[in-house]
Amino acid sequence: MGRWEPNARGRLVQAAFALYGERGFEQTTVAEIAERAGLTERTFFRHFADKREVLFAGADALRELLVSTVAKAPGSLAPIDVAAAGLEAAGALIQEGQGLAQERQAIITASAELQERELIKLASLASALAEALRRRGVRDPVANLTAEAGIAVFKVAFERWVGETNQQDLPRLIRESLDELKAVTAGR
Amino acid sequence: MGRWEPNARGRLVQAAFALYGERGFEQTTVAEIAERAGLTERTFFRHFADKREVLFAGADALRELLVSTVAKAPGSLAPIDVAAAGLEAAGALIQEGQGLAQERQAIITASAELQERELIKLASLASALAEALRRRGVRDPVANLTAEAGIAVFKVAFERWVGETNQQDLPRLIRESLDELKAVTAGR
DNA sequence: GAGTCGATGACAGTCGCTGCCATCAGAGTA
DNA sequence: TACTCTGATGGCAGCGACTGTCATCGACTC
Repeated sequence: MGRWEPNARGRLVQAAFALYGERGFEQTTVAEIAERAGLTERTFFRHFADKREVLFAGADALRELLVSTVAKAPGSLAPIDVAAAGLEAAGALIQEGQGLAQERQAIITASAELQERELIKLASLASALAEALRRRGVRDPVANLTAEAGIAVFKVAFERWVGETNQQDLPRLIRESLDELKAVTAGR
Repeated sequence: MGRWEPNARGRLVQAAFALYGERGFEQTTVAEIAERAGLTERTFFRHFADKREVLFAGADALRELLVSTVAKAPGSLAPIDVAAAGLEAAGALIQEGQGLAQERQAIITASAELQERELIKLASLASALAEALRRRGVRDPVANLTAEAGIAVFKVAFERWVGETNQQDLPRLIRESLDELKAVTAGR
């Protein structure tokens, strides 16, 4: 395999998914990923900051979609419903990547180290969501609380969604979970 | 310094706090911590699973208090208020360790790696809280949602509390944040 | 005093990750 | 065609986190 094969980054992602899936994240070395992709370890670290990041390449797109959806939401909506609209859009995007989300989540669930990375990505989503709400004029601490509560709803809904055999609609699960949160915070 | 000096673990914690505070987490090596504590690197890893864990030694006590408080709460309370009672107790415990929480948080805030660890500790708190609620007969997904929302409230309140110069009462901040969440989820 | 046990030291080794410099493919330029 | 320039990659040395293994030492028991 020559030096100039196209899509080095994509090959690395594919190799990493395959190896992490086969023998687990901890049992896979970066050198092995690079070898399967026909590259060297050094090149892996030029494309990804660390061994985990290769699994979270799509996080930026998710955040951008969330933020832009919040920005475009009707001005009449309450903050929590604006957040919900953004999260439903994000959920729809995840749902498009058929099967990938499930495979990814199985890998992550098997590794505490990867769960840490996922949690900080979710926290980053929360802070982007809070910032987007502030740009709509929502003040703190309401913006922060709304964002955190929104992400909590998202987490619960996503967890349910990946756990299902015959997949339901993720955006709908998000909406339903939000309704349940509303009931819960109303004291049942 | 001989081999059998008492409280090796405590000396390691103290040395780590000092060095992390002085020059930052990433700029401190485990060998330096061990040396300051009069021990070797190998011994550090016998007391703590990794370089970060030394900052989270108290997490277990916090979880136990949270769980036991939830278990003891009056049966008449709604799930969200049971959760709040547990979190307020945890907040009170944090408040007791005067000053330590602030120093700790300053160190954590300066390091992405440490933030990841803190988030997974909070997630562990959330799952313990959900489990404690289930033991009271609360069903899923209500138990999960309540726990996640509770932790979200805790995060927001704690963040406010550490940021303040003249400290307010943390349990009260938690209660206030929960009231704000209730307003937010009611659509303002 | 001999034996036992738990905590520590010493050392080698793996792996994640970085800095540095050489190398090579392709595109432009004359 | 020959030259240069640029960006992506390879190769290598090195640091630091973490682990496995065995030796050592202190305290305690009998």
